Amino acid sequence: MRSKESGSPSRTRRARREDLIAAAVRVISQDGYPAASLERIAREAGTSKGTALYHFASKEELYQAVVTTLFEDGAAFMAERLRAAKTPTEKLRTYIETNLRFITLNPAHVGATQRIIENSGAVQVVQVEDAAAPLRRLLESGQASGEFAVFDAEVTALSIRTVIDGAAFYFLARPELDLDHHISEIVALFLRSVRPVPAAPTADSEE
Amino acid sequence: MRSKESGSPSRTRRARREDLIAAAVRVISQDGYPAASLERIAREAGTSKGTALYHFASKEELYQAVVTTLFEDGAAFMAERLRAAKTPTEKLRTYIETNLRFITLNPAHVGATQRIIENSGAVQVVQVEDAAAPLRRLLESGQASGEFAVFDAEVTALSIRTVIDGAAFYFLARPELDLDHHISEIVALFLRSVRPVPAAPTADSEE
Amino acid sequence: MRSKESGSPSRTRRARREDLIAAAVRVISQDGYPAASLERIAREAGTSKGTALYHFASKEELYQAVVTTLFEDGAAFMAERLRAAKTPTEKLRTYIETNLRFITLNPAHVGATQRIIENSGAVQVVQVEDAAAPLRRLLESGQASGEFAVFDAEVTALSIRTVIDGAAFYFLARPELDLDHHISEIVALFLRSVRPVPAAPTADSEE
Amino acid sequence: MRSKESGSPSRTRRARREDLIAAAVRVISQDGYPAASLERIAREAGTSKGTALYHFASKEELYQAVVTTLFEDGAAFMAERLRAAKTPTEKLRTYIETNLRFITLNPAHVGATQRIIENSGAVQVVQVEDAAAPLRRLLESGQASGEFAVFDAEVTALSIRTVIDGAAFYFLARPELDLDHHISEIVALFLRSVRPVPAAPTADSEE
DNA sequence: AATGAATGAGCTTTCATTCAT
DNA sequence: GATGAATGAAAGCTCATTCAT
Repeated sequence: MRSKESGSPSRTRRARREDLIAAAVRVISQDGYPAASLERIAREAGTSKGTALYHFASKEELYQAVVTTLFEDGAAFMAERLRAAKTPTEKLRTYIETNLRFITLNPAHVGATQRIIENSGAVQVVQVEDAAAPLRRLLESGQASGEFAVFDAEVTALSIRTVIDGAAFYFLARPELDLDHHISEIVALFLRSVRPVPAAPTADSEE
Repeated sequence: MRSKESGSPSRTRRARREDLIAAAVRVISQDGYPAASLERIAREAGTSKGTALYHFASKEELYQAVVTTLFEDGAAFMAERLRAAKTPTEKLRTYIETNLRFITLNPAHVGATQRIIENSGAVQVVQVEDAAAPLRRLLESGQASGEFAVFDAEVTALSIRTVIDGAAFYFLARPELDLDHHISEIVALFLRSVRPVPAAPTADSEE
Repeated sequence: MRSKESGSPSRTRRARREDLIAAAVRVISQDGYPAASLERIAREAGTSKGTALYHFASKEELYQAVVTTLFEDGAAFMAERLRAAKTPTEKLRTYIETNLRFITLNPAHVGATQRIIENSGAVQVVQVEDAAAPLRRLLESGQASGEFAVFDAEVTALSIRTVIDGAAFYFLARPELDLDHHISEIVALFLRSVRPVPAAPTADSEE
Repeated sequence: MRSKESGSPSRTRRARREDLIAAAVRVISQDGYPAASLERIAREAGTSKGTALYHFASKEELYQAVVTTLFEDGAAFMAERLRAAKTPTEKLRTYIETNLRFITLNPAHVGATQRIIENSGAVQVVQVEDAAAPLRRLLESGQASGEFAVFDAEVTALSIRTVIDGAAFYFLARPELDLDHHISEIVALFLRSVRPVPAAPTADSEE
């Protein structure tokens, strides 16, 4: 399919780097983080250890590229979709749905990135605290408008992010899952949980 | 002879093993999984690499013991507390609360165990699928009795477990958190989410 | 000849370290500094790379030990001999003679140490400046007492040290040299050069 | 086309080679011999590794050129100056002075050449033995004419060369030195040392 | 029961060199 | 004439494991 031979020396710099990033993702995903040696990754990319280190100054830098690439892809994917939503409820639905959708499209890349962040002290990442902050503000704006119930927006934001981030694991480990169904159920779960308390409908009673 | 000294050779078999397990947890928690060499763990336990391998046939076996110990401690902690709860709602509240409570008491051990399971291909563990199964049945029984709304019990069970398992990370990384508050908020979040839909609040009554 | 087998595991820590230091000296001396890989040195010592790194935390540390060992041996060798000399002239003769004598006894060790100091940025050494300082003071005391001529003691000290340090090279490269003769000639050369100018003795003639 | 730009491809063959030689000298002098990779040298010369190997068939050949260039420059520098001296004493003074003068003018080049000769087995050089031979003959001619004392001309020649060759080190390492003074002191030192013995200054005679 | 010593496999990284363009 | 890309050899180092004592 490729226009030239697989390991052709005419591959552009960009293409080789992408090959290596994809290979790193594949190896981490299939063989596990500890088995992901540079040798193994390079072979998976159809090249040699020396070439890998020609394109990335170190293994760390390759891993950094794996992480950065995912974050950039994710940001681009999210950006356009989030603009459409107007109300807090719609925004929350879109936020959860889009995040999970992106994960279903790149489960291995997401999983590999999580392993890299956990294990590699040197790789720079947006902190989880920061990752949850926009979501917390979204929840707070919904509470301010009365669309959402009263709850600790910080804890809820962290919980939602945890479920989103944890999803990659299931999506990879259990290929039999109906992902669309899974996504809509998680969305529904959290929408129910932020609903205002059904409050005393009429005048008098209430349990 | 030197029964009082810290690194005494007369420590019982049991005590040495526990020292090593605790040391492994500490090293993984503080220095990260990749830095947890047998040498480093043994030194942390006040003994030598040779001694560590005298008590555990391999590093794998030590890690297996870290995992098994946590699971046994967790099961014991949970068992007595879960018996008290009667209704599905009470059971769910207790399940979440007790799990999180246990994690607040052993965040490093929980975190280390997660790293081990993620990275060590050989360590045997109860699968996450299985871990969520009792919870799924609890949710289904609540749906059957009408206490819970209609939702996919499997997806909900997985989400709850994900939030519980993810909590160790926050409890370790953010010591400023008010853990009691955090726990009660997570409990409340999921109790809201399983509540039956408040049905059209038209004219008359409604429970 | 050795009481046990060559690579016997019962060798004491001290003995192994000395073997490795000696092997490093031999390899650097025979094959040159760039060829002195840890692998090569370890094989020369009759052991493995792993064992070498068990006894020395790094190659740098092994080299540091090569240097330190030589300095300690040299200091011990010098100390006792230097005490006997009383006058500046005797002290200077003894200084040069003893230094060169030590070098004839350890030419490979001296040469290896020079290569290490030149090439390894990290190895700590007494600076050459410092090495020449005692010699400079010796010369100055001789000038003060009138035994030595007037000259720049610093430059002379540096020159003497340079000749001494450079001698290891000849002693190694040219085994045909008569070392005793060589030493006494160098001593004579510098004794002549510090002699007071024969100055117009009496009234009449001269220059 | 881009004949003015620094890294211009239209630089003449000769100029590029000189750039690379100068860059090699600079890198060895500043970063040390072990750090002098072809990559590092090429970058210092404002070009690429590939280009460096286009101009020199191998790294060895580049180093050979560093050495040869220095020897040629040195020989040219020396030749004209040495012709003026007539007597052995004048010749010796000029020899030492001119050699040291040349070193003060090219300390980095001299130092780099010494490192290369020491470390590179393959680089061809005039042997030190040979380097000292003309000097030995000079001393012998002075002895024959009675201008110099009786001493081993070989040992003295080696000592003088050692001091000369060692000077590059000081000139590089201690920029605060007064080089003119240093040179004249070394000249004086050796002139004193070759002086005929002032013979017992008893009563009567004297030379 | 404990441990120091030894080892080999495997890791990341550096580097001189080759080659197509 | 110049260079980016590729590569394999070799380096220093880490580490789990074996073993004699």
